[in-house]
Amino acid sequence: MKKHPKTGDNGNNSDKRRATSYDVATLAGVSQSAVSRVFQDGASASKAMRERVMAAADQLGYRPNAIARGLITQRSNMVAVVISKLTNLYYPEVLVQLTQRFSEKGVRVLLFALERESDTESVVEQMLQYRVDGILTAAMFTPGQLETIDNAGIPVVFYNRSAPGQQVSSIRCDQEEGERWLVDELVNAGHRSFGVVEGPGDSIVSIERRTGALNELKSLGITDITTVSGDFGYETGRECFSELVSKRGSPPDAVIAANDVMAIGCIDEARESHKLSVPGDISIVGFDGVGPARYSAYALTTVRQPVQRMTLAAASMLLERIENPELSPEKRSFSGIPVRGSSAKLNPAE
Amino acid sequence: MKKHPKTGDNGNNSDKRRATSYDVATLAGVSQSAVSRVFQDGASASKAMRERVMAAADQLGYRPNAIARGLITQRSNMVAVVISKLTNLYYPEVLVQLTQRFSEKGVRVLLFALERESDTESVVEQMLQYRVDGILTAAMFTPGQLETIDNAGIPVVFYNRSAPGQQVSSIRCDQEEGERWLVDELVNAGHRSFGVVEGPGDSIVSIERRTGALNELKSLGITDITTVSGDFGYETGRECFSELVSKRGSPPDAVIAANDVMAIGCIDEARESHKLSVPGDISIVGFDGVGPARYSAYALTTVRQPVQRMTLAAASMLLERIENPELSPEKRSFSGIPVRGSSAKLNPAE
DNA sequence: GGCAGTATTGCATTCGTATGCAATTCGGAG
DNA sequence: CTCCGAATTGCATACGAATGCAATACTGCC
Repeated sequence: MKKHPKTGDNGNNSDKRRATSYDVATLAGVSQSAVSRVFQDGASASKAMRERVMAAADQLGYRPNAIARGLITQRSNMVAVVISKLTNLYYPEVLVQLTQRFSEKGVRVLLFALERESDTESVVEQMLQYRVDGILTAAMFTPGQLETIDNAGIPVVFYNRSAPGQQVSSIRCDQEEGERWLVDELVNAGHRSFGVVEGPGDSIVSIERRTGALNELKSLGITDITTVSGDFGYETGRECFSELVSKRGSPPDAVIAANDVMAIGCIDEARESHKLSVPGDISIVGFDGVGPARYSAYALTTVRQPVQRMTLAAASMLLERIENPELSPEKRSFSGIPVRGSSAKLNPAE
Repeated sequence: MKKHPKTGDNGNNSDKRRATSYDVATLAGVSQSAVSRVFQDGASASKAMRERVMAAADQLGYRPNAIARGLITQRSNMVAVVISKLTNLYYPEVLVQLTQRFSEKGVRVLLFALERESDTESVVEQMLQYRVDGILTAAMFTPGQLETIDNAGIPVVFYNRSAPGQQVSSIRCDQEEGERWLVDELVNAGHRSFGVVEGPGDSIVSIERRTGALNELKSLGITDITTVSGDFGYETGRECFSELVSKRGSPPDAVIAANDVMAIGCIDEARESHKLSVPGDISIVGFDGVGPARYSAYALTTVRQPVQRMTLAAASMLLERIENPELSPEKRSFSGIPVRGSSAKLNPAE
């Protein structure tokens, strides 16, 4: 009894049902296993076989079904990439680069975009159902979610964040170090009163940057510090600056914004609404090194994240762990690249 | 003879092998079909059954395998989204929004990122192998590729582009109309000599914008036009402006850039390298309405794409065609939203 | 030509879920 | 209590490819 008596009128290559390896096998007069082997890397197949099969495959427009392959091999060759919405101008580059890196390795990217960084409920469920081989996330997971993922044996790499109290792999830019540099430069240039514009409360990146800045300021004996908070966006950057001024009664010597976009907002607000010159009357610095930071109207003093190296490392780290699940967690921290723009009065050189 | 004698020590829920519907069935003392039915929407299952199965499923940490489901139902519940690298500041928003829209409908996004818009070779292969249910693309496909996709019965929706001479569905912003508005405003304000900064040659969007602008200029009897081309990036925006000036010997009355980012580059170059006032000495306009266009240092006059509505429409259009593959192609064109900024001298009102 | 050893090939089974069909149970009406 | 139709459940098979094992075809060497 034939198990697969499906092919209707073969020879014609554009038909509703997609050709399967059985169809190809039948047309080529070989077994299905042979077809399967021809379409694999390390499989043994003679040159003659290869040619016969390929000819038949072309004729039928056959291509292996990755879904079926994933089922039998227990490998989907897909990784989940999780991003959150707020991380506006910065992540696009990251995402495109990541996707290309994975692509080169024959791995597809299943994208999940969160409205807020804390919306991870259903995402975890989806990732597990699709049996992704690994997870690269720019959002936090709860300990419970992490345990679930870990039980499923799926490696996870955190991007610019980590899991509190958990042993996990991560790639990050050293935010504290970057803030330290910024603060040092500003203080060395004689600034004594500071405004700190932080980002959203559920963003670790924002928290690290704020903490880094405040700690360094404190350790340098600076006490005149005013803090306000925004959402990483341009508009709130502007609002934050005005809030800062009204809270203090006057502008501080310098403003440390949690990211470049808010720093730009601060600059615009300072210039437009408060008639201040930047950096003549006030110094303003950011963080990230996004595109607009270079625009000459701002020429932001900032710390640039080494995106290229970070994405490359993140992809490698995840792929490694997919190949070898026993690898213990690893944290790689990259130093940011100091960028002296003209948005802050700094010491001439060091 | 038992077909699936796999479960080792059940009762314990954290074990290497993922629980399957058989495991759940065994533990709950029901058939595998029952488990399958409980985890579906329109399936018939009694309340008692539902509860037993769910209890067992929780205990084992079971979740349906989307890969296996995809194999049997011939539906991967995944769509491919294709973007290209160059489309820098603009697409990130699009991408996040799209992903969220699809998510709401229970559809996952498989992301493909192209280095250049013409790198579509392997992408098509990948998409077909993964049996995506639909394709949303912000890159062009060749006629051959389109035919292949069509033969596979996969619906395609083009985003801001179309396939030459092919009947396909698309969502676009009416670039010509937008350029017409920009040109009209500029000419009405008395500008007579123009610089046109176009984008990369393999980008349809760029071509449409250039053509739109040139046609309108011509129809208004303007002949003093100089054209240069960049790559949609800030740096080339700056270079283009200087090239424009040196080509003409003097700055034109107005510059029409193919996108906001290049317009910003032009403004910076005009101000910094040529000591020109914008819009005092020269008017510069862009296209897209990206974030930085709003920054008050630029306050770009531009045409904003209605991203929200476009992504919503694109997602719906694709999902519709997945449900009903017989639907004939449809093209939806959205008008851009004119934004009068301060980067151009325009008529006071109309 | 004969033989050992290796490279190819085919057979049969497997991955985890969905579903048509038949068997069974359930509910209510008479 | 009995009987009928509807709802629920189980059985068996299918989806499309990969792979261990056994059978077969080659290869080179004596």
